[in-house]
Amino acid sequence: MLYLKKYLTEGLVQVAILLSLWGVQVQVGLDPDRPPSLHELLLGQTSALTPARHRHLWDLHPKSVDLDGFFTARRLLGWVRSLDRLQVPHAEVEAWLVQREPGPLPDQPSPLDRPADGIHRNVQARAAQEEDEEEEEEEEEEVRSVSLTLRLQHRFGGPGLRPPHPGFCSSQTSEPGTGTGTRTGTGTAEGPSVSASKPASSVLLQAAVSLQECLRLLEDTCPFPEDPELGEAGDRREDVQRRPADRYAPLRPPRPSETSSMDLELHWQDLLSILEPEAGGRTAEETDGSVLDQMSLLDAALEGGFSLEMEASLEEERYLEHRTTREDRRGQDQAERRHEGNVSEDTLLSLSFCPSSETVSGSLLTDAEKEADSDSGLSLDFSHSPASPCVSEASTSSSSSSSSSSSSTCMSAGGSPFTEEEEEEAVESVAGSDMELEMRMKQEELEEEMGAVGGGSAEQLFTFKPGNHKLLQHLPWTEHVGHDHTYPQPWSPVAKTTSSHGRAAAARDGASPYRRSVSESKMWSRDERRARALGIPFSNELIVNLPVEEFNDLLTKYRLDEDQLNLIKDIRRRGKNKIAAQNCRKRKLDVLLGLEDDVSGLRRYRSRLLREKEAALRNLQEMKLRLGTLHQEVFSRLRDETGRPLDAAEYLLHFGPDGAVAVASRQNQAERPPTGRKDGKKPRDKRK
DNA sequence: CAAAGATGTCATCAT
DNA sequence: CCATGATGACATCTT
Repeated sequence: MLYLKKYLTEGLVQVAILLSLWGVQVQVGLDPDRPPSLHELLLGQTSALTPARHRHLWDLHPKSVDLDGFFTARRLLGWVRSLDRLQVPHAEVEAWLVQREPGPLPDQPSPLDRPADGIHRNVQARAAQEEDEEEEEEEEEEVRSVSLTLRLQHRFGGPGLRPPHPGFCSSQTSEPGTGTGTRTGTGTAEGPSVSASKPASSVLLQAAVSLQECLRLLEDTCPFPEDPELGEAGDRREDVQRRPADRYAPLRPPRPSETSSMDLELHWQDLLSILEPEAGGRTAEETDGSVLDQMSLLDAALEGGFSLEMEASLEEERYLEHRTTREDRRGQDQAERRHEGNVSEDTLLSLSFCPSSETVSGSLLTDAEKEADSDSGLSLDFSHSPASPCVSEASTSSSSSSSSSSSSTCMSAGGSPFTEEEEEEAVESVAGSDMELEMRMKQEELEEEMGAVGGGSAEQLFTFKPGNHKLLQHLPWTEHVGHDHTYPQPWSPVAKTTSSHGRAAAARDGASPYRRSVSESKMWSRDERRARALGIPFSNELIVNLPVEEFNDLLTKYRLDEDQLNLIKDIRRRGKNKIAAQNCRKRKLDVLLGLEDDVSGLRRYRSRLLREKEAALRNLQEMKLRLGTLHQEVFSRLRDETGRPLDAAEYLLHFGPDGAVAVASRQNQAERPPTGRKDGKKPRDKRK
């Protein structure tokens, strides 16, 4: 038996060492039945004994400091070091805070309040608990992903929250499904608690309700065995035994902490700011979806370490993405404006509206984008901008008219409010001369000629058939001409072909009698009048809009003197410049609106960054506070050679790059640079 | 009739 | 060099 016992003991020790090297916590203690504290479960190695520690354990002078003090101090020193960096794992900080908070842990002394724990932990491997420890490891991985939910519950749970207890740290890693599943399990497990303890005066009541709905929904999806004792069971072994049957997420206690609540507050502010503008028009499902998305985002952020950084980068990403999207859209719009005649104004409109209508799907990013920049607003503003009356006309009439009619409507509305007959009357009354008739004859003649030549665009241009306005509207120049005060051209193909729509538009717009009362000669632009005066045989529209080859062909087909040629070129140049000016103004307005949009987006971004900065400062302040407290705790347990406590005002803690921790006096520290090796009044040099 | 906005025109530069 | 587009500045028109 002795022989076997020896081997067994050695084997256990070896297993423990191996596990320690592997990073698995080795739970040791004189009392194997004592349930490990939450602190131990979460902090793991702080209570584990690695071989190196064993050596120090053996090397410790029995008179120097008691073992408990040593271990506790070491743990505390480790925390000091970890607090020095801001990448303190959330779970550990929270665990520490949980332990520190006296309220929720009436029966669980904090690690600082349990000086006698460590000394009783001998090296006693527990091979039987190997599986449990593995599960605990995985469980710690889960802690982060679940912590958000816990914090949410902590926030909304109010007084109904149960105090955290180590017994809650049952491990359950066989959660089916993804992260949603994890939330599902947790939410379900915490469901009764949440529902039983409604927040008394929560400002975020609505969001809390939606969260509860979400949790309830999840609970319905995955029914869990209700266990009211989970909150305070504290019997970890019982939990472990129940685990195989319980295939769902671990039941964990809320771990309230100031850090978590502040983090949550920050994230919740963002969440609300995102949800707020659309809360009215969104369904509960969408809201819940956003909440879930936000939660997943927060989970990811928590896993990333420092959540604020993540948040800021995310926001920046959103903003940049928005800008890219909008610029792409702008570029697309311009490209369409330039190239096609195939896209009607309505199509353009639908393209502009498309992003906003497609992004109602509750995605966080798209929501943020919508909220952050109101990109659709840009399109709307743009479409309703005064510089694009054609588009706005199309948008207002698109519900009742086809795309072709809307496009032609805006043409005619700006072009001429007269009907075909009225136009002819006007022509006759204004010109009233044989010259006009002659010119029209020539126009028709030219039209036939061009048709015979076979020029495609010219054929379309010169065709007076009413149905051909569909072809005309696709010509590039027709897209931009919303107003035409100086080129009414009553006989022009465009005016004729769109006259019927023009009448409708005129009727709808009130068909200002101004035009009729004005002298008819005003209907003619200066160039028109000049052209007529010089007897130019084709319309200004033709002069302006013909491609250069056809235009040159046209000029060669007529005998034109110098003045006529110059005037024709001037007309063409002015006409093109007019269109260019319209496009230019349109673009300018577009840019202006885009810049306004950018400004508002940047303002929002700035305010968010300021909020995050404030939160980070609060965080930092709190960490400093905790560090100070911890510092005091550490020094309260340190003793010099004579057994007297060290004065924190007199000594400093040194953290070497190799993990060594030492105590140095402040005087010596002041005398020599910090990089210097500590010496002099060095009561004790503790190394790991 | 004045003011403001819309639109046209010119000059100039760039492509 | 020419045609054309872009754009600022000014003129003219419209409301």
